[in-house]
Amino acid sequence: MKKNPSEYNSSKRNFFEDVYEVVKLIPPGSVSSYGAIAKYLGAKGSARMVGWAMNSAHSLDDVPAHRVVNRNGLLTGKHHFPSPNEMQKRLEAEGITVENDKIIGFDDCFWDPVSALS
DNA sequence: CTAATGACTCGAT
DNA sequence: AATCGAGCCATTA
Repeated sequence: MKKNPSEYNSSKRNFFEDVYEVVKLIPPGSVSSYGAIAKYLGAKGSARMVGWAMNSAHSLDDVPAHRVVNRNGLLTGKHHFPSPNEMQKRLEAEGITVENDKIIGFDDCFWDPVSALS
């Protein structure tokens, strides 16, 4: 029994589903920003909604939420993880350098769904 | 239905 | 450069 937030209700499922799909498409060693995903979804959601979706998504192993950070490269959602250390640890495991909760060379490993999937 | 909140972002001061 | 406010839209109470 999996508590997929998508399974609770059908209304929000569509929105979360889109967010999950984009996050899952983020290639290893790359990261994306909430605004970029929101932009890809278009009018469906704003950057905040993406963060909301991730809040429910962190329960899913299929959704690498650690690859999603704010546009500044800061690990804003690390406190929402089971352990804040785990988010940074996962990023470093993929070859991403993180220091002081910030991604080093964020612009270099930034992945834009609009440019990549467009 | 109204009000408040939230892993965000941008523009103005 | 740092700080503040408003916009964004869905979820919850």
